[in-house]
Amino acid sequence: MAFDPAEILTAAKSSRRALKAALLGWFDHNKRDLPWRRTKDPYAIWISEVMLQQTQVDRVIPYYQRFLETFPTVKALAAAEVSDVLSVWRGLGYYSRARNLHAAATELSSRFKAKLPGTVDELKSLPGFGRYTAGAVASIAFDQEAPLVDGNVARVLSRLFELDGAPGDKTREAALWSLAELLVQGERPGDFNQSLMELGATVCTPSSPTCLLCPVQTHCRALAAGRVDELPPPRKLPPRKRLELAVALSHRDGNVLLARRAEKGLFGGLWEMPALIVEPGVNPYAALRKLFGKRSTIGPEMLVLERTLTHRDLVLRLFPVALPPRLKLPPEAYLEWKWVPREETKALGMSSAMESALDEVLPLEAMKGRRPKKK
DNA sequence: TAGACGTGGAG
DNA sequence: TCTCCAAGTCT
Repeated sequence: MAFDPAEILTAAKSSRRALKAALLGWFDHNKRDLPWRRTKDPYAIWISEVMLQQTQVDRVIPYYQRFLETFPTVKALAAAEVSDVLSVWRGLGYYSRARNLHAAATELSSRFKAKLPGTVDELKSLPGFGRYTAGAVASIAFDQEAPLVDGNVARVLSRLFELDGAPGDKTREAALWSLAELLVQGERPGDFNQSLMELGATVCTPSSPTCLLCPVQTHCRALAAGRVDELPPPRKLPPRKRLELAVALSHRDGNVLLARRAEKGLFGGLWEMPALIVEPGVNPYAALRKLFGKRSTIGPEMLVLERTLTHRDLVLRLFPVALPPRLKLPPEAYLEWKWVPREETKALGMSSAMESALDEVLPLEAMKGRRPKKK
């Protein structure tokens, strides 16, 4: 083993007081003024914590404000359709977060009188609440001495205590949570947790940390050992897989044919131009013909759009498709089908990739002056 | 348990 | 261009 958890825990116990005082003092004077730090409303704090998962602060802020305006309470969120929640979430990514938010709001209404419960165990029983989010809401909104470990905390603690091991290493994870648990005990647990995250986000950054400005530099074992740059080691990501889709652009009278994806999996619950996976070696024409039937007319490929996701290389190949009148759209392929006026597509939950494709082949500008006819 | 699950910005 | 993300959760 590259490190001794028991020894680290003992060391943490002896320096706990000074470490916490330094971090809290630093936090009080250096914390960023963020919208979710201006409220004690557990609901608002919950929303912010979910949005911030794997997402940068700058991107979250406008979404956070719009979300709370649209769904100001648990009740309002529970009363909404999940498609409306996805519409507000549009472009933020990891859409299961939005679906779980809605599902949890429903459960909160039935099980907890539409209020967030104040304990980690109760919170963890709700969809979308893992160990981190439960700890965050319990400590920040309810002043519970609940630990939390996110990417920031893991990095800060790894350096402070010279904790070896790669992200995902079980021994390392256990040691991190033990440390967090030990350190959070005492006054202002929410602020303390936030101080660790804030330090990681602004000072103890992954690359080029500003150790000279660090309030706990004298406690930092990695700094003393000259190992700040090598802790924690970068995690290795699996290679991306290629996902190629044949996408049908079908429009008439200013309306675009859209369909809503099944709730699970990639882009779950989102609207899109009807699309099919093109397996290697398969002719996209044949795939689209199979979906829409022999009487449809498929034109030449009009656009190839590539997007890189964390785990996939996404390729969208667009084809114009003319459908015969009164064609029955295959109900098994999607949750629902709809002809949507072009200028109303922005109000639907849609992935950024699909939105880009739609903008390319059917710019809003070109639709000006056309009167959409409702069918 | 490792892989699925988005996005646009930073270096 | 290209890599690597950023306050994780679910299966």
